[in-house]
Amino acid sequence: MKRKQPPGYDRLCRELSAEERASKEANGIIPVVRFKIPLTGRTGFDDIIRGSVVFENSTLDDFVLLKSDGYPTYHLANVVDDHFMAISHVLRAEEWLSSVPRHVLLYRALGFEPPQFAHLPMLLGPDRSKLSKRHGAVAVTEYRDQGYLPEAMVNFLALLGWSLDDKTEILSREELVANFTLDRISQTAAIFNPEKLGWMDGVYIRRLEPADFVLRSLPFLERDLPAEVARPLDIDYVRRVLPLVQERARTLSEVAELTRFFFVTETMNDPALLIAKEMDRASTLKTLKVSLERLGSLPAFDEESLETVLRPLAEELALKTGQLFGTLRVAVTGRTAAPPLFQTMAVLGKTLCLNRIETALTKLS
RNA sequence: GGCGCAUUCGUCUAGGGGUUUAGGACACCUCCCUCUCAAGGAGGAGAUCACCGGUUCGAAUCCGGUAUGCGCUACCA
Repeated sequence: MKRKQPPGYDRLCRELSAEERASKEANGIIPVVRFKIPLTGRTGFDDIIRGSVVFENSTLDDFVLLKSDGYPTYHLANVVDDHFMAISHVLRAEEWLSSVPRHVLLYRALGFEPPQFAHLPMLLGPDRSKLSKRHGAVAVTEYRDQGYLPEAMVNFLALLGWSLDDKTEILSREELVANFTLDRISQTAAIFNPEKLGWMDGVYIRRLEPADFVLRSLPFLERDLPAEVARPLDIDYVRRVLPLVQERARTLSEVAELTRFFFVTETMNDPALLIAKEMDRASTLKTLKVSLERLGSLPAFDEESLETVLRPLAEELALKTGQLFGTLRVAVTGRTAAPPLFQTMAVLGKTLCLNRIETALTKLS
């Protein structure tokens, strides 16, 4: 190729006589069996997706049918196997298009009726080249391990190169099989867009029954939560924690990170975060102290009671709710972004919350 | 190099001669909701339909060429 020579077999042994063949074999040459392509004419077929495709036979080389180890190549095996399995339609990626003439020539030579062919558009990496290992995941199992739901994966993949209409994005597997038709497959290769996959996975996660979400997330929590967290996890606690993050996760593997502070003991890493906008150390310390008192005397620690105490408290301290709740959020979770405060505190429980607020108080002063 | 396939917003796509000021989705931006983050709602920006020529009263839609991209060009699949 580099020397601008047409690559491929040079047909050196195409017309060997019986004696020549015998002599070569006597010299220990182990032969391969090739297909003798007609030197002239053309071979074409009707692709379901691309229409008529025609090749000049002269551009085809005498490809190998049987390797020197006696095993068939894909070309031979595929044709023979498909014929005996009575395959009616061959659907495969576009990268196979150029080998179809070899296959139809083989079908004919064998006296078989060629099947119908449909060459699907390929999946490309972000650099527009054939999806491969260097683009990240190629095997669907890798996506499963990364926390993508199979049903989201199926939906997403189906929409790469196929569409139902001009609007529908979310289709169940059942809707897919009921509506899928070859004639709506597009002819252009599609670049795999991980952003959209993430969005779609989030849609599917939100649609999960809460109990199912727990079931599906559990293995990821067991796998990804820090080692210091005791295993097996307390399933009842997990069941109360997870609903708070179901609509916030795009993949199941994000669940561990989103819920981490519910499980680990040490959460206050950056006390500076405690100081809310337009507040200082002194006012924050005061806020934490008063909150500690009020919360400590709270008989019930459920969402409603918490709200009933904390909302008026903001006003009493002349703070915006955002400032009070923000400070408490950091105190109790260690982070500025978390599920709604009252629900979070209710799940964490009174003891843990009070402890964490005390810790925050100590770390800040 | 040869052969083949393809070419509509950044990406996935609808649309297949007049209904198109080219529709939807992801991402992006703004606003609303709101204790943060999400989710949700309402808007916005984003495509001279690769280019050139032809057919036609009329072309994103049909035809040809060019360009570009991709694939194949193995005793791989």
